[in-house]
Amino acid sequence: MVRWEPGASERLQQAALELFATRGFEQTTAMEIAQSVGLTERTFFRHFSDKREVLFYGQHLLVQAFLAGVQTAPADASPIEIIASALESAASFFPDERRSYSRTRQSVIEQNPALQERERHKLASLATTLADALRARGVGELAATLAAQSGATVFGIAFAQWIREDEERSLADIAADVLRELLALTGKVTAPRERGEKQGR
Amino acid sequence: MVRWEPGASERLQQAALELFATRGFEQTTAMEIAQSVGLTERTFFRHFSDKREVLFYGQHLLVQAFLAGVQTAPADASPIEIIASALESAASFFPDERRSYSRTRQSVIEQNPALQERERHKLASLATTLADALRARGVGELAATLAAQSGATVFGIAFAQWIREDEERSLADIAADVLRELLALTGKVTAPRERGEKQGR
DNA sequence: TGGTTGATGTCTGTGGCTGACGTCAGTCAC
DNA sequence: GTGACTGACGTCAGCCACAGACATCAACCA
Repeated sequence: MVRWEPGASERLQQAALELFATRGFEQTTAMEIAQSVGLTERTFFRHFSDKREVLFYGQHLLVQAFLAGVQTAPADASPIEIIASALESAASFFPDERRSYSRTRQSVIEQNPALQERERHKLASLATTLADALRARGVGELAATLAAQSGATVFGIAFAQWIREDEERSLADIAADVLRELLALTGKVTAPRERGEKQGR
Repeated sequence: MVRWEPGASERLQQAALELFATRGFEQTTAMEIAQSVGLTERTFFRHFSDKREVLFYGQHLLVQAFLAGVQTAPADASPIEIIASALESAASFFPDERRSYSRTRQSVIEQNPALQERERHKLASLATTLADALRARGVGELAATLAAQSGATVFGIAFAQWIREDEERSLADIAADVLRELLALTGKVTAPRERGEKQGR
């Protein structure tokens, strides 16, 4: 006989998503979520720093997938090539079976500004972590930040597309397309005409 | 004789920044801010949707500066050139006189995750607005999103640099440098090796 | 056997935020 | 000029997110 059912975090997370999806995020109190799995509100906040966080449980796994992609890129890869590798690795984190789950989760997030805010924050801190990993590989300060941010942007756009109702391509394919579009967009402009080119290098 | 002192929002904003800077964000209650300018807590929340928002009062002016830059770009400008124009316009929104104020404000934000979250959200919604403006100019769906996001990223990085203690260049100069670096970064890679794909060159 | 640990419950707040309603100067219609 | 109206504010009451302090009790361990 056990004292508590194991996996409190997972149960809370699942119950929260279900309640959010049916009643809405604001209409669901933390106490309701906790009680629905036989726990107290206090315990809910022991597992999640705030009410929104319950929807972002497991985010660190995605970050690790990105980092793994950074590590496995060849040693002579350019920053963009490293990002491409990271994107490919991260995309494998979302197989097609997960698309349905991701859709309901995303519909909850889309209906609440506070949740969108948290999601963007997560994407931004992902970019920060990614930038650190690039610097650890010797990429320059500014280049690392820019490449990491671009990678996060591409991922965000690709993920949003992957979630769409009529979309059937894999996340990896979409991400590759988006990255290609980004390169095409910025590649066209060879030398931007700055005002008089007076910048001290 | 007037019934109330005018400019309630501005007074609240100024008082809030001062209190946040001295006591810290979480250690300052909305009621304290309101009372310090002779108003009630209820009135504070009539002016600002939440406590954090008081630090982002006037953000729409920055958005308008961006949009103005989009409008004034030549009709045949590429997406990136439009973004460059928007960045230039936005940079003029932060003359050097404002740097000191921006620094204290930023130090408050940096010391509180909730405020960073809100700031990222603002930057992200700026990107969304920017993307809409690009689409209105006929830029394609995906290209508009990517270019706008890149523009917001460049602005964010440039602003962070502009704020640094030892930095003396203008925001416009810094932004131009960062944009150039982004183009150099993505421009180098001519044809990313996708799985069996051939990037049109 | 008895002490320690770790996840949980209980109790008790504080503060962000909201709805409903009252107040009162200025404004505009008539 | 009078009365209705508006807009910015105050007052009151309440919900809920979130946190500190302390108790509980199975499991594990010396």
